[in-house]
Amino acid sequence: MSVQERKQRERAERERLIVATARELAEQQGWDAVTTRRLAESIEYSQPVLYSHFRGKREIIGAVALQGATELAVAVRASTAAADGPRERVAALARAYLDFAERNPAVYDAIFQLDGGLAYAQEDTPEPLKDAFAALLECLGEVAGDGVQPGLFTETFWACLHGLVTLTRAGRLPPHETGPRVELLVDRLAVL
Amino acid sequence: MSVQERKQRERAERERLIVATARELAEQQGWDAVTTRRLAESIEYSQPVLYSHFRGKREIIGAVALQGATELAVAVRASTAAADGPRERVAALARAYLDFAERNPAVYDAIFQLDGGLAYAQEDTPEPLKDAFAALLECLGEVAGDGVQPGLFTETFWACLHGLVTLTRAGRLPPHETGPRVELLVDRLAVL
DNA sequence: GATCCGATCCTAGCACCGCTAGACAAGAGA
DNA sequence: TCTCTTGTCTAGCGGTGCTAGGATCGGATC
Repeated sequence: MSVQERKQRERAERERLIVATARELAEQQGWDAVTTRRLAESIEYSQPVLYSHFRGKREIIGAVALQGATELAVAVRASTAAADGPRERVAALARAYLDFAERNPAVYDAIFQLDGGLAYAQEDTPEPLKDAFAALLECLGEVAGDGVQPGLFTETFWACLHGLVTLTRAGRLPPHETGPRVELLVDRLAVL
Repeated sequence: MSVQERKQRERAERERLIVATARELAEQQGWDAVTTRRLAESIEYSQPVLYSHFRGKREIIGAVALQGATELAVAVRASTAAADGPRERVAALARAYLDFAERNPAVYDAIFQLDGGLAYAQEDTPEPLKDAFAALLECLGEVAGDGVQPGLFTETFWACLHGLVTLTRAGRLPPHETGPRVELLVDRLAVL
C-alpha cells in the first residue's frame, strides 16, 4: 500500500504546485496571462495533466479563491484582534481588507470577481468562503446598531469596501484619497 | 461633395449599427458571446469592416460604455428631479442607479468593469463619463455633511452602490434583501 | 462612352485560446 | 519475465482577436 500512498502524496503535491503557480502567474501578469499552456509549461508538465486535477481553468481559479479566502479571514481576524475599542476595530478591519486586496489583486479577483465555479451565500458554500464572511461578521455585527440585523449590516459594509476596491483598481476612482473615503464609511455606517 | 457626404452618413450609420448590435448581443448573451465574428455576421459585413471603425473589440466596448453613461446620467437626473426633499432624492437616486444596473447589466459592465480603453477620473475623460459623475454629484453633494468634500462623499456613496451591484450580480450577495441594504446606506451615509 | 485609379470590402490566414482523443511508455503485480 | 493498468504526452478540434493582400466597385477624367 505504500506505493499508492506515495503516489497520492505526489499527486497532492503537484496539485498544490498547480494552484501556487497559477496564483503566482496571475499576480505577476494578470489572469489573462494564465493560460493552460503557460501554466502547464511552468509546472513542467503537459496541458492534459491539468485536467487530471481540475475540470478546467475555472476550477483552478476556484482553488486559488478558496486559498485566498482562508488567508483573508486570517488577515481580518488578526487586524481586529490587535485593535482596541469598537471604532478602532472596524477601522482596522477596513484597512486590512483593502490592504489584502491591494497586495493580492489577482487572488481578490478570484474570490470576488471571477467565476471559479463556487457557490456563494448558500448552504453548499465552501467552508473557507463562509469563514471569511464570518470573520467580517464577528467584528461588524457589534456595530450594526439597533434594529439592524448583523448579517445585513455586514453585507452592506462589505459591499462598500468591495466597491472601493474594484472602482479604484479599475481606474474609476483616483487612488490617493482612499483613506478619507474609508474613514467616512467607518464614521457614518458603524454605530459605536 | 454630395457623394462624400452620403458616404460619410452611411459610415456613421454603420458605426451606430455596430455599437447597437454589440450592445444587444451583450445584453442577450453576455459580453463573452460578443465575438468579432458573430458581431460581423450580425451586421452582415465581414470582420475587417469592424476594424475600419474601431481599433479593436476594446473600443467597441468603450463606445457602448459612453452611450450607457449618457443614459445613466439621464436616468439619475430624472429620478432626483421627481423626488421631494433631500432624503427622498438620495433614495430615488440609489434606486435609479440599481435599477439601471439591473436592466442593463452588460452596459453597466462596459462602463464600470470592463476595459473599454477609456480614461476615468482624469482631464481627458470623455464628457459622458464626467457628466454621469456630475449627475451623481448634483444630488449627493447636498447631503455630504459638514467638513466632508462633496466630491469625496459622492465617490464613496457611489462606490457603495457599485459594491452592492457587483456583489449581487456576481452571486456573492443574495438579491432579495437589496432594498434594506440600500435603506441602510441612505439613512447612515447621507446627512439630512 | 471607355479608361483609370482610389476607396472599400472580403477571403484567407496568423498565433493563440480551452479542451480532449488516442497513442504510447513506465512501472506494479503475477 | 511477462502482462496489464496507470499515467503522460502528442496532436488536433473548434474557437478567439486581429491583419495582409487580392478583388471589386464606383467616381473622375479624357
